[in-house]
Amino acid sequence: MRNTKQRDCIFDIVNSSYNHLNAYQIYDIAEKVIYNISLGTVYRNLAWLSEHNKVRTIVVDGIVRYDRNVVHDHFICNECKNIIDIPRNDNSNNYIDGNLVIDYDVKYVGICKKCLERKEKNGIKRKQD
Amino acid sequence: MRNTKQRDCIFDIVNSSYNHLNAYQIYDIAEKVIYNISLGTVYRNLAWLSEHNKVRTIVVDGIVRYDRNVVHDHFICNECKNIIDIPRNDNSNNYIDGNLVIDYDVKYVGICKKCLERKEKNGIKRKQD
DNA sequence: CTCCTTAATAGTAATGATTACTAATAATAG
DNA sequence: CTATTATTAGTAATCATTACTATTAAGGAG
Repeated sequence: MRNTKQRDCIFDIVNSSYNHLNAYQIYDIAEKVIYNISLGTVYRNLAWLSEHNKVRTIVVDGIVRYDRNVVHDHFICNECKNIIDIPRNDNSNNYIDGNLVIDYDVKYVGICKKCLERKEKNGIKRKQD
Repeated sequence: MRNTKQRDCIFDIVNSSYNHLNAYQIYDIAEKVIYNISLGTVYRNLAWLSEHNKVRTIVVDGIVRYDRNVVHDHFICNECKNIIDIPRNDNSNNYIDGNLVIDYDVKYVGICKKCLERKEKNGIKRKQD
């Protein structure tokens, strides 16, 4: 394994962002730093960083998003589609049904605080079936 | 909304399978019943069934898999890549950090029972970094 | 039952995220 | 400094999914 400025740059972008960026968004930012960086390089390094537990991933609507490597869960709002970080209470590795749990991730789905407040203000409206 | 034999067929396949089938696998089975069913029809109906909470989805390695609509979580084995159903303890809807939780899903990752036993038998070997 | 409206379908083309390929570049060991 | 080869840039290919369109058929009205 060799150190490259490309990998450092990609890691720094993921590690310093709180916005759950997807590969292309990371590429867009990396381009500002390394003008001719390749999209393939971004994908390759994101895969490497993910495999080596340097970054975490979350999949929303079939698109992989990358996240700094701090254990936490996610709340996805059905209304505004925002992803909100949820701190994790316990992080004990354990067995479940005899299977060794190395890691787990929780994805909550619902309506976020802001959207709840907005609905409150406007009077709650429900979509018709 | 109209009832079609295609939608019924697709629903039956998902609802009677324990194998977390992806869209193409469902298409393969559906073809045996309705010889000229279209892949697009399978996708369209899976989306509809999912939106209307008739089936559940789980994403593994970027591919959507479909599951009968019984609340449970999933364990994904890093070794054999099998998906194992994990019954859920509590299913209380609630608020978390002020956000209304409508549903959540837990994806455990680790080494499954069978693979643990196999490793035990062969002597535990770890991949080198 | 028959006709009509139109939702849903089959078949195919297009899209978009991701991966594969290849010649050129650059990180590191000697 | 030089040689080796991992990594890259650029581009083409893949593959899951979605969009499009002419045709079919569900189901309500007469």
